Amino acid sequence: MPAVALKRAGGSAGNPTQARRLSESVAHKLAVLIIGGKLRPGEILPNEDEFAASLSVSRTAYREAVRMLTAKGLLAAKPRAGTKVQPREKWSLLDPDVLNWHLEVEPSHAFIVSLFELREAVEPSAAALAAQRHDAADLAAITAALRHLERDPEDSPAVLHADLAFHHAILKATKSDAIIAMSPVIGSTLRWSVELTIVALPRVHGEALPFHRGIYEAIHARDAQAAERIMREHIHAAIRNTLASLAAAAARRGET
Amino acid sequence: MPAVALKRAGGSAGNPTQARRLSESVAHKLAVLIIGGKLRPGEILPNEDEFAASLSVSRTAYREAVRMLTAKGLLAAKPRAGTKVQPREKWSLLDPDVLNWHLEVEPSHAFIVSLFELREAVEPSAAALAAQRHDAADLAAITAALRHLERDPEDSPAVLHADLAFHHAILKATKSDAIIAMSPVIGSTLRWSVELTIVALPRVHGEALPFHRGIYEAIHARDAQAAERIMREHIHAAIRNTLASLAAAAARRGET
DNA sequence: TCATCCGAATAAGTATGAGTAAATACCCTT
DNA sequence: AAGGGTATTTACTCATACTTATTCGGATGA
Repeated sequence: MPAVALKRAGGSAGNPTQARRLSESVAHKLAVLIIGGKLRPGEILPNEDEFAASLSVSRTAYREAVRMLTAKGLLAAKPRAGTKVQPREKWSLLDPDVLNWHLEVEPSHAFIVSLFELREAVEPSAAALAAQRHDAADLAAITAALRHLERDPEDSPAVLHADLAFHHAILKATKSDAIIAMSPVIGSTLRWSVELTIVALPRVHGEALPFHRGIYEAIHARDAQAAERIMREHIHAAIRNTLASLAAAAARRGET
Repeated sequence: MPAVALKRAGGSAGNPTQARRLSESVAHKLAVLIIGGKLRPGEILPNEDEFAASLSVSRTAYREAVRMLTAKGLLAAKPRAGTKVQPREKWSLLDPDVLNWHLEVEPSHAFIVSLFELREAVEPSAAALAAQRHDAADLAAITAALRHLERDPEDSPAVLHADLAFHHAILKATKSDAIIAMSPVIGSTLRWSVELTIVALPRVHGEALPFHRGIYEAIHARDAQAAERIMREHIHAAIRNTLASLAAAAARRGET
């Protein structure tokens, strides 16, 4: 019986909110159960036949989903022993999908803070390298993003897009593949916090502009130390705003 | 016809050199082709029936392999359009498997340097946080690793193991999940460079000891700045040694 | 009583074939 | 020449049969 009822929502790298394949939507569904704590580490899933049937999908689709989650460290399967949820330390938290699934599921305070701590480690160094190594194309990308950021601070989707472009362009300017590979992590974190801030504390949303301009100018001047310092201040401010937004959102929920 | 001929080598997170499942060994084989450049970004693979047959495996096993590599950003499949190698920017370079596969395939100089640049961004910050946040258990782990490092500098496998434990313990002491999630990346990089150095320049292998001791003492003293500084120097020295080892290995290959 | 081996049961792994659905190329019509 | 529809190619899903790995448990022997 085909899975007419199973919505194909939630997903993969390319298209965050829509999974084309059935196996992907199953993977998403399982991932949310795991990350949301409905399926705990150490827990053993029902066997393939049962679980696939209970999801109204074929064993094929179910198994492919399990394979994807195994590839991301969320599950491990052994004959006879069954398929088991891995301890959290084994999860690929920095995998774009895994991270986005976390952000879907009311991430804990501590996890958000930790993401910003990682940004605070990586992005200042990246800005310093960008100041040293950027070429004309990098500078053009950074400039364009900055222009969009300054043009219309009210147009939230455009600002978000420009913000993402700004940070990505800086990583790219490092010419360091491993650092550039952090872009999805930084992008997801940024998107989540900007979207939160827009609804929770719209006014603070524009406060980041001076930082962006400062970072741009430091990179342009090839002043690595200044770029590093301002980026650090920027991320510091961002985590403060994000925590404030979380508090505001919680308070709002409390009074309604 | 079952794949009697296909060796099941190469692989997954748990067991680096042996894949239990056929689909995993297929994934490994494809990954090596892609990362090694035999299959280039943009290139379209033969269709499932053909390619599976040419590997002497069933479509089932082949498809599961493709799913795993898709989950890691190496491939993308669309009906009618076929299965295509993704551009390198989409690869999950920080995924443990992807990274290990890179290190199997004569990684480029630039990539190695970039990994160390990432370490140089993350680990000094991590050391600073560790100095501030470590508890008794963290300190015990760090101490134990240091003791093993100092005990028998000649026993290479033990030293490697202790080195990995040392760096992992520091990350763990940050209590910051996203930073801890960098551990596989750092561990793989470290293992690769230590194994290279052992064969290429055995004598420099012990030079890291003073750094390790210095980092330990700074963390113990909860001196975040010192921990950060010494860690940075440590990684600096490590990349210098690694590049020297690469040069030595190349020279040796040249004269034989 | 304990240890060891062997067999049975269970779960994942692999293979095959049939049929579905989506995307593209091509041809036909206007 | 442009538009739309149809055929084809490809991945996707399903169902089923069979294989292999692992573990549990009981029989056997010391």
